[in-house]
Amino acid sequence: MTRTPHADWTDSFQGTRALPREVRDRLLKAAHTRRFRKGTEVFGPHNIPDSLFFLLQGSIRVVQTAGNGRDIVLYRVDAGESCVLTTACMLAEEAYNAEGIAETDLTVITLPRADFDRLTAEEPCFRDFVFAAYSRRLIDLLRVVNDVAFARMDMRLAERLLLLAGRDDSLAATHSQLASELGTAREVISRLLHDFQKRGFVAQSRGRIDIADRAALRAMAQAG
Amino acid sequence: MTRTPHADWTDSFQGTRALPREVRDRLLKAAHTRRFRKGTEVFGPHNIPDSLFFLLQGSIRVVQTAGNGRDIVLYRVDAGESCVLTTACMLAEEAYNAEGIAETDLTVITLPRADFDRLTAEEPCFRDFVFAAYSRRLIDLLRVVNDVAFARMDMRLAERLLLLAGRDDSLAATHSQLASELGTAREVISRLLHDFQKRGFVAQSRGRIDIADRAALRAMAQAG
DNA sequence: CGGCCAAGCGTGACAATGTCACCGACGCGC
DNA sequence: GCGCGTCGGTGACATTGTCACGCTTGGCCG
Repeated sequence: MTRTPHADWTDSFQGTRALPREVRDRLLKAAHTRRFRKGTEVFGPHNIPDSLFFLLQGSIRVVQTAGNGRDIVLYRVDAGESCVLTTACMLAEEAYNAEGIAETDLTVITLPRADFDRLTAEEPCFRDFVFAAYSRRLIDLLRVVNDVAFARMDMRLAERLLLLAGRDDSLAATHSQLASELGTAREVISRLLHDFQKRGFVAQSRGRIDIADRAALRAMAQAG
Repeated sequence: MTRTPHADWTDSFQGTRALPREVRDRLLKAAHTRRFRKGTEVFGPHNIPDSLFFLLQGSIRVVQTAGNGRDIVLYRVDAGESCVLTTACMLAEEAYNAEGIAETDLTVITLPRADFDRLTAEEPCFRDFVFAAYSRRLIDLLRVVNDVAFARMDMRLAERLLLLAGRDDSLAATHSQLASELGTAREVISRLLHDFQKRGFVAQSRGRIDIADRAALRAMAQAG
């Protein structure tokens, strides 16, 4: 609980923790700390960082934005993970329209590209870390494709409510925000939540959902 | 047009073409050639190869399979590309349900994992090749998510017909297969094709679609 | 040849989801 | 209190998914 919790941030990451002391010291010199306020765009089509991001504190919501104003959340980057989509898009010059938004205030370690290259070349365990990060995102996206293409909306909503609530019995979210999570329209969420409420699974107030029957939601998330 | 067109396969790939001669010779020793017949499963949940695949000839269709028997095509791996999803899934031990199917007879170069690791460590241009391959797949998947979540089915079908037809005016595909391409049900394809036919965009016969009005399909693929 | 059978396709009825238009309720600043 | 923007509710309709069924085609086999 020090004033500078990232004094040695290399302790916080799988891929850097196991590195030899001298390499870690080199990293500490090369990297910079950067902060983002909640709600800020961390990266986007018009804002591609030239460094690799290590997320020390907070979480980033990665969303895909459609032409007509609809969104869908692809995945979240949590503390201790790195954000590879940005590096992906640094390499592939293709068009894409995903953006990362600070879901909380963030503390980020940025490692310049040259140092990143050097590290991947020299340190096998760091390389594994990077590949594992890519793999996790690929698999996250496979899951999104599967859900969007094949899963019922009530099931997806139930699952997402539980996820967003975490251990709490209540979560702050408007119907619009939930629609953005799942890539659907607000009206659909309103109708489903109305139904959940009638069945006693949740209670609603303006901008807030209370989980009333966690077991029932879990059952719905499993089976549809 | 030799009998052994892959005598030096390192010429066929971005990531290996630029390597020094001695590295390429080492690769030629380490790698093996493998063939798959059209329709064979190249990889899948129960069949994870322990090598990196370089696709020399043919193309692989990567599909995601849902529980209830429905499919969706995620992307295709063409000659000159490598198939990173398999390596992704070697690393991340998570469950996934994508599989690669030989769309034609294949000639594949397989590079054992140890040699792959060594190469990524030592050769920057190979490393770039691998990262670029990951990036391309990530972006392919972003496109799939976008289409499935937000695009109209008639638009997606028109686009896919043009893609599958290539330069030909005709393609061999059943309604079921087209449904698998787009992750929808056969009936939906049947209805849409019936409509396309009534409007004079295509003509149908059993297992075959003829493109009658390419411009109209293109227009539909653009705007919906 | 004739009959059987599986694959391919057509179709109607209904359910789930997306779209559009509109409205009321609530919270906030003036 | 009043105006105003965000949030949520609702009905009508379009699109897409699901289910059940039946017809046709082409191949295979007696």
